[in-house]
Parts: sequence; structure tokens; C-alpha cells
Amino acid sequence: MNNPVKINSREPVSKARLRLWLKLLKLTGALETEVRRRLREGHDTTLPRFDVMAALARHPDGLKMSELSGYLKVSNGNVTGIVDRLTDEGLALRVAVPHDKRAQLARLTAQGHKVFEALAEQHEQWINELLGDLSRRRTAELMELLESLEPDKNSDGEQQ
Amino acid sequence: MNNPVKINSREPVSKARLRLWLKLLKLTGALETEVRRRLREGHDTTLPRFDVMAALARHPDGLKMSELSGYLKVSNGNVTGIVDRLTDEGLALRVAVPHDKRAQLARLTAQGHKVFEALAEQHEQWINELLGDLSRRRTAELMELLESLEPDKNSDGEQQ
DNA sequence: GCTTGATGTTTTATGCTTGAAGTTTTAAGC
DNA sequence: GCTTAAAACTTCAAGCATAAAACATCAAGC
Repeated sequence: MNNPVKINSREPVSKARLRLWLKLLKLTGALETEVRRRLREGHDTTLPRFDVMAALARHPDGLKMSELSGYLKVSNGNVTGIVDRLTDEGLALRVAVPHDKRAQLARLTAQGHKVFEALAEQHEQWINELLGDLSRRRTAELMELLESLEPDKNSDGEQQ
Repeated sequence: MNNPVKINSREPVSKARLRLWLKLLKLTGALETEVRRRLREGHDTTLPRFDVMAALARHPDGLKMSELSGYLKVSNGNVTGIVDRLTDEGLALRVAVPHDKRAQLARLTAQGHKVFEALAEQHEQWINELLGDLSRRRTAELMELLESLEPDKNSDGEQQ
């Protein structure tokens, strides 16, 4: 089965790319908003907290604050606040680094791990539901198209 | 030319969808961050301001605050602040509605229109550059795939 | 005319995000 | 040992975002 894609050659390609970008923004934003809503209403948490917990869950020995902000591609001052709040909630803690009094390791507590596991499970179900219209084939096609325009292929922005 | 997409049938489709979602989030986020950076560094403005100006530019007679927040799908209180700042900068203004003392119309000033036109022009160029790897055909393919999983087709979230 | 509910907007409290400035510690050169 | 620059982190000011509360106005029913 071939792909009968309609192409309007009269329109400048820049306009088509702009329309695509707006569509991408709209779709991603709508899904993200829904995920945020479910995290808030169902689990009293937020996407940034979830992202931080996901990164920490992957690194049971802890991550330096700067490593954490590097993985998540957010500013240093940003993770300070999020880890502060996770710590207040008993989900994370800070550990001193042996021979460097400047650095701190952020880690999940036992409860933090437990909470994250349940959250991650839910999260996968939500995405599966929200993208439910996408067949295995179309998922793979879309994945391939997106990969083809990845800006830098070598950065490992670890999430989840 | 057919589409030789590799499909891993051993992996549950939910995992594939999750990976797709993370890729989508990462890609959109990276592009968005770049656009925000250019708006800030090159034009001393922000994406939310740009979005509001885009909506107002489409409606020269002005939009009620609630219509504005409806179009942009953000909260009512949110647009209050953004229009406040645009007004401080001389790019927008508020006009009373004849027979309803509750409502206000937000409009672009002449300068606001001028600034937006230049901004929109730049914006289209940026997107064209950032998505430059995407051929006309692939743009159309991607567009079609994204459209197939639009949650609600009938809401006209006007942007730009 | 009064009440009552709906509508339109702003205000408030909280959290996320950034860039810039500030503090402490480390490491290197002398 | 001292100085100095870099590194790790936090603090700060500003803006964006939300939900909830507050305020003003309108429109309907009586």
C-alpha cells in the first residue's frame, strides 16, 4: 500500500513548514496539558517533578545537581527549587559528595522510588490511551519522520 | 517509492507509543526553546507576547479578553498580565465595549501592528530554517500523520 | 425595584523557568 | 602559602501559567 499524500506545489514550502510547526505545537501542547492535568488532579504532582524523579530513578546512586540540570536541559537554579520541593515531600534527599564540599547528590528516597514506579506505570497507560488512534505502523512511520529532523543526534536527553 | 519502515513487533505497541511521545516532546521542546531564545535575544520579546499579538493582528477590531484566552487556550488571568505588559510597551491597548461595562477589547496599536509584521516575517524564516531538512513531501507526510491523531478537529485554535 | 444567577475581568497564591548575581569550594600557577 | 580562575550550587528578580477567589456588571424573573 503506497502513501497517497496530497501535496500543494503552488504553496511555498516555507508556508507548509510553518503550518506543520503550528500543528506540532498545538498537538504536543494539548497532550502535555492533559498529562499535566492528570498528574495534578490524580496524583497531586507536576510534570517537572515527574521528570526529575524519572532521571533520579535511572540513577539509583544519585546525580549531582548539575548533572541533573544537564540531563533535563533546564537551568541550574531550576532544579534547586524542584529538588527542594521533592525533599519537602519526602520523595528525594540530598547527599554530600565525599571529596567535594561544593557538590551534592540528589537521590530518591525509598518512598520516592515507590511513588515514581506507580506514576511511570500510569504515565505509560495515559500515553497509550492518548495516542491510541495510532497503529503500530503509523507510530513507526511517525517516529522515523521525527528522527530524520532531530537537530543533534548525539545528546542523550534522558527522560522517563 | 514505498516506505520501508522498520517495525519491531516484539515490543508492545504501548512502549513504541511512549518512545514516540518522548521524541515528540524532545523535538518540539528543542525547537520551541530556540524560537524563544531568538525572540528574546534578537527582539527583546517572548513567545506568549508573540502569540497574543498574532491573535490580535488577525482581529483588527479587537478581541475581548475572554475571547483572547479562548483562542490561545490559556487562562483568563494569564492574558490579563500579558496584555498589561504589551500595553506598558505601547504595543496594545484596551478599549471599552459600548454596551457592556464589564468587558474590554484588547487591540494592537499602530506600532504593535508594525512590530508584529516584522516579527511574523522573521518567525516564518526561522521555522523554515529550523525545519529545513524536511522536503516538501516529508512535510506533507508528517502533516498528514499529525492530523490523523488530532483530538478534536473542530476547535479553531488560531495562532499566527 | 430587587434578587439571583451568569458573565467578564482582575487579583491572589503557588509553582515553573530563565538569566544574572552571589557564595563557597576547588584547583592551578606561582 | 597566596592569588586567581573555574566549578557547583543557591538566591534573586522577572515573566509565564494555573486555579480559585473576589469584584463588577448584566439580564431575567418576579
